[in-house]
Amino acid sequence: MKKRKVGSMLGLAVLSVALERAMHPYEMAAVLKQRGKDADMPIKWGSLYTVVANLERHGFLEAVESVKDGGRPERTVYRITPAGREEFEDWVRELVGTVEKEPPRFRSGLSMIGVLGPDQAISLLRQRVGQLDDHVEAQRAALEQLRPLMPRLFLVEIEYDIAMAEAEARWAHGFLEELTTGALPGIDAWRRFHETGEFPDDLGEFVER
Amino acid sequence: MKKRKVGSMLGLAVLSVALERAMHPYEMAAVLKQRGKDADMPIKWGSLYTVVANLERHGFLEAVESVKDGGRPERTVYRITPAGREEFEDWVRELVGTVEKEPPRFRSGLSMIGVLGPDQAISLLRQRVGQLDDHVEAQRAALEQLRPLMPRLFLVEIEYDIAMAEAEARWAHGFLEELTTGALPGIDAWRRFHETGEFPDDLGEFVER
DNA sequence: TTGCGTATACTCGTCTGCGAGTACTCGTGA
DNA sequence: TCACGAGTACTCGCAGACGAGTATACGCAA
Repeated sequence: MKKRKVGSMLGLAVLSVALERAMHPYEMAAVLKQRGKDADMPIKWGSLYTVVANLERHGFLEAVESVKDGGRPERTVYRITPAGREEFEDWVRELVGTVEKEPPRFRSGLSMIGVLGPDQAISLLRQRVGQLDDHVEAQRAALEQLRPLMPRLFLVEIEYDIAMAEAEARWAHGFLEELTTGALPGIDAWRRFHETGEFPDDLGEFVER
Repeated sequence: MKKRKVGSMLGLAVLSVALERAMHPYEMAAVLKQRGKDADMPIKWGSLYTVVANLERHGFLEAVESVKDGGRPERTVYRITPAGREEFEDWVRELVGTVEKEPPRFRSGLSMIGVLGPDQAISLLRQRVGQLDDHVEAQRAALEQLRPLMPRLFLVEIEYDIAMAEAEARWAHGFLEELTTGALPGIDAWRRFHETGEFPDDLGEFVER
């Protein structure tokens, strides 16, 4: 798997709007924002121009010459090239067809949840479940509102989002259950460890792999 | 939400091993690798030293003076500071307690799946489901193998991982079902659009927000 | 003993991402 | 009419991430 010449998700977003028609960078950002893409990904102005420049450098975009319209600082309009189109499609193919290697940050957090005491873990997990529920509710509302306005195909990502958030909430809820009922074995040792800092030391076995 | 002074996940990993005992950077990498953390996150040697230096700069690590042992290039051993310990715990609290804003890359791919034809979409999704199934199987095997060796608490992240991969596979499978049976409305228009490049244009309505 | 592959332990330079700043312009209300 | 705030369209420079390179030492085989 060779790595992409551009790399940042903003690059993908730029290609996706450039696909429709030629634009200047600021306009791309405006379109993206107006489509609500900035909800997930607040536009980073610094990156925008770097990314566009890089896309041009690699032949994915080309300048259609800059227009000096009114007194505005001169805008350079970019158009997507055939190579850019190919890159875009290939990128989408990769995103859809292969599962990413780096784990979600929450997973990393979980793997270190031991350092917090069980009580703190419980309250944080509750907090997370609350956020997930809110998110699901909001997305569901958005979905209902958008459904009559555009084809299903353009809404699958929201459906996916909802499904995943629900799954995570369910899992977290189950784990929470184990913690609050004390069903998780070793929870006393955990609490003791966290309060005293003493390691139960029946854990010399740090077998690897 | 103020941003972390260090930011990269490698920083978190470094703090987590420094918590156990003082080490020099290369040793940290070795420990991480030996614990299998590098499966998710192949050690980037360039980043390691930058990150350690930054952690030191912000007072999260301190050098315990460098040792010239044998003829080896002199190794600087670092120890975690109280501030570093606090930063680490706070970081874990954040990771566990708040859901991340930036969506998984697959979600971005889904939102642009329209550019691929339905047939390509189907085969890519199948491929993804295959990968997910393999992943689940592998993780499940690892889990069984690890279970007798260490407490449940240190394995929850694997359980989470499995649950999420299963959920995603289930969702993708459902979507695939709709695609292959033609149950998804507008699939003909989609295919036509992809083959001819003609936009069905009963879609002038690009209402926003 | 000499050669060579592998492990150790970094260093360096590049490239990218991004926040913060800049400068100009237009519309609106006082 | 003119001040002001919001929108437009970038520029600049830093700092973080990373790959690739470097240099030494050790084990082991021939």
